[in-house]
Amino acid sequence: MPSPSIVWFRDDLRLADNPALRAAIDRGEPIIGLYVLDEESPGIRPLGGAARWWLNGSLASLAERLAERGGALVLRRGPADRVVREAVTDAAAGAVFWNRRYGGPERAVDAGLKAVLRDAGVEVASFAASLLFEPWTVTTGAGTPYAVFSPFWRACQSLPAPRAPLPEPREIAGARHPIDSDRLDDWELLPHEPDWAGGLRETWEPGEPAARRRLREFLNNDLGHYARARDEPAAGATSLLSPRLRWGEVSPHQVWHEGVATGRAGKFLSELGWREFAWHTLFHSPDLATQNLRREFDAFPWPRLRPSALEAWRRGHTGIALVDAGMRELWVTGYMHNRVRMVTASFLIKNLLIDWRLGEQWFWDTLVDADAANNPFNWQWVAGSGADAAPYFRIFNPDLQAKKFDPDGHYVRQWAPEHLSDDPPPPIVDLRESRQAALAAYDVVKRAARG
DNA sequence: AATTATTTGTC
DNA sequence: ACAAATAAT
Repeated sequence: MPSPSIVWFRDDLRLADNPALRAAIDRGEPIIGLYVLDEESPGIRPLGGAARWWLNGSLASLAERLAERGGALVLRRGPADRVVREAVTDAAAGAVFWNRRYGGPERAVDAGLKAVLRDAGVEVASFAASLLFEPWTVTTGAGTPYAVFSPFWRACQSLPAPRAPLPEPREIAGARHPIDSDRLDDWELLPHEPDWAGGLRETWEPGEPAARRRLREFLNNDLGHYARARDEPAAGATSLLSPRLRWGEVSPHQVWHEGVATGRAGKFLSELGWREFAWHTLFHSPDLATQNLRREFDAFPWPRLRPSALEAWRRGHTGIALVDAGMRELWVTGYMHNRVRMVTASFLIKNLLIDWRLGEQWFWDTLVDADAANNPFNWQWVAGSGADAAPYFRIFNPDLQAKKFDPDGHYVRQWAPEHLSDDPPPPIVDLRESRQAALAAYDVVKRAARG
């Protein structure tokens, strides 16, 4: 009797460089791919709307690719500890393989399952696949997590190089007797009434093949301009790999090794280092999305929330050109250029004095690339409450940023053209006065930390 | 991964 | 008068 292997796919929706899938193939028994939509396990953050849209496309692609090679993807919904055990029983599986997750609630689920399944005599193995370096292997001399990026990344680069990517399997022997699967459509991951995903469909093609094409294209054609033009939102000079890395359609190992092979990807690879830093920080501080990493920021005197100001920011009607352009790019495409993310976040926190957590939640719901580490990490970086954060007095002037990085107004014209008309909308806040108010608020933190 | 105010330099 | 360097936040 065969005892099938279950490959539990999570944030690794790919066939190439997938150590869990490789282990299942090497085991030699029939393989069942499993994806669990878990909106119930305690502490696991439900996906945002844009993320659900991406997941739908990426799962459809993965299912098709597995089927082409003789395998299958089973979809099930519910708390993972129960659902995975049920799948093991239904399939009479002898082994379960997965690639590791690094968020607190996810690790708790995985550790519990590993223990229960092993007790039941099921072989279980987990693998490193979503980060270049395991978080517990990168610490300061004192054994504490790094709090500053440069020494963190230096330390990473002094470790043994990340392993080479695994090749894509040609054949995947599926189980003879398939087990029940939900239908992807029944999960209703796609928006309807209203269908707001038109801009996402025009902008993105989820799935591993498109992800690999984009990586090749970026490294072959765009790397030469990257260092110079990466900060210009209209230049199209960035990799656009963030959602692909978020969903694991490409692995950081593939990006790393193909990047190193070009011999000129240092600046770009350091961005991969920031991704790594964010995840390591989440590993050590699982409540990154809710708690100030620097607890002295708990003293920050957020004024009473003005809901109309928050809503104006969300919808891109602040009367500040670059902010409005960015917020609308986000709303339409599920993405925003990195520099503009910093500007819009700084504006929310430092000009509107709205708690970074509210901005983080909006990005969580609207970005196709938001993950549990990078989104809160970078919001805290801008707020000044995070790891290696911008000093509190580093307040962006969004108009000056537009002059510097969108001097010809191409980006503003694409997303918020009324700002270039004869009758541009008025700003909802005075940049100069609100800057002074923010400095005063940060001064409270400084005093509280001292006194 | 900054901005603004002030001082110094150059014509 | 204006640019460039520097200091302060």
